[in-house]
Amino acid sequence: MYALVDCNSFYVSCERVFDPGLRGVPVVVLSNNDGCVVARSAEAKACGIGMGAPIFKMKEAVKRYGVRVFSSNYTLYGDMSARVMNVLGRFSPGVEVYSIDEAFLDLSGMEGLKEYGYRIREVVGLELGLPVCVGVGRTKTLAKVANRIAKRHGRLRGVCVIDTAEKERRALEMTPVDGVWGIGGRLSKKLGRQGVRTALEFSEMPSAWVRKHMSVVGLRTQRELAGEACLSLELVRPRKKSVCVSRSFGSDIEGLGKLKEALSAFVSMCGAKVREEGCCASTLTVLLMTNRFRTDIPHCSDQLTVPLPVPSDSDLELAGYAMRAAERIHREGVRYKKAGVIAGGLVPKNEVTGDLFDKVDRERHAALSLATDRLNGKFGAGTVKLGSQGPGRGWSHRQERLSRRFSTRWEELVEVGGGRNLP
DNA sequence: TCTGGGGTCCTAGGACCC
DNA sequence: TCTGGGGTCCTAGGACCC
Repeated sequence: MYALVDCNSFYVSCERVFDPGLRGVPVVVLSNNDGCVVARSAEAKACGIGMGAPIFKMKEAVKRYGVRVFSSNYTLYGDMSARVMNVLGRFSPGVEVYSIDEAFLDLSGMEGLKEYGYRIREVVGLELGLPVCVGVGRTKTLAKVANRIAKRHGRLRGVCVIDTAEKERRALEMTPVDGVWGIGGRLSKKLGRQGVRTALEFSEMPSAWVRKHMSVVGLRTQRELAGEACLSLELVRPRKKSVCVSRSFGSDIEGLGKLKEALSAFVSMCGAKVREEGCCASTLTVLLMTNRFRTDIPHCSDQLTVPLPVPSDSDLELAGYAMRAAERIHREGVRYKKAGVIAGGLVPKNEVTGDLFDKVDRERHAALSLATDRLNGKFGAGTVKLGSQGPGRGWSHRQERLSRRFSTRWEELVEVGGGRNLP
């Protein structure tokens, strides 16, 4: 059996741990750039604030209900996530960290699963102050179904165990097909046209149809719902195949010069990620996009992937390729809203095949990267940067309602008895 | 005025190879 | 007249996840 442990409204719950005044009131956390709502407390849901809603469209509800609004504080959430995973590790020898707020646990051979689920909830609650729900099933996909039910039905008190054929059938019956892990908006629409509404109906579809219209991925989902485990726990995080840095700009950017400054900044953040993976990139992709929500200007979304002659993890070298790619795809007079770089084809640094005619002095580049990473690590990101980044941050994004890094910075700790905790 | 960011996998089609 | 078959690699696009 598998358990899926998932934190409730994770980002909101993290904020609440350090500011009890947020309990019982509507709270939302915004995406990067303070754009959309990515986490909502139950109270905020009740105020009609939708998942993914642009916050500027929610102004009225925010004002009327006194919704507390926060920027994403990834330093805080990342640290709290690590603590949760640490606790979960005590409950099973097999834990797959699936996302920042979810983990699958291997509970095979165990008895008393419901009580165990309650125990997990209790311990995470006591030690970290975070509410979680636990779903248990024969496969990962069924555990997901169970978790969804645990979240929605208060009388279950956060734990749902699907351990008989009858319970499986009932669970699938009460789960809409778009609530199934692996079936998103497009596929559920397609299924809807076939008259399929629930997970149960999906599980009863002819597998030939599923294979043809939903590929092997859909077929796997169907089998998982039937109790056939097709997905196993991934106990070690697989090496990343690509890393990406992309941002929307505070305001549109026109002109190659400014665009290059932004891309230089992105490429050096991306290079840092590549080095963190202990890898080198074999390809570099640059993407440029206009605002897809505007109807008054023509949309464009261009990207170019350039293969590197020798895989590299040097900001300097990657930036060179990014600049040339940008020159090739940039269109004069277009106002860009978003840009990004992707370092692809990552290979471990010690497996890189060199080039006999390589002109790059890789030792010097490596020394430079090491020095800049150390300086930026010690004195803060951006202390040392590429000249091509320019002086400004014209691409800079909004982050106006950021809470403190309560759990990772001495100078930002909560003070008890002081008056300094609330901004 | 203001609409996120970072990943994965699969498929189809083209280029190329022997 | 008759013009193969089997494979790899790459990329773009589409779907999904959180």
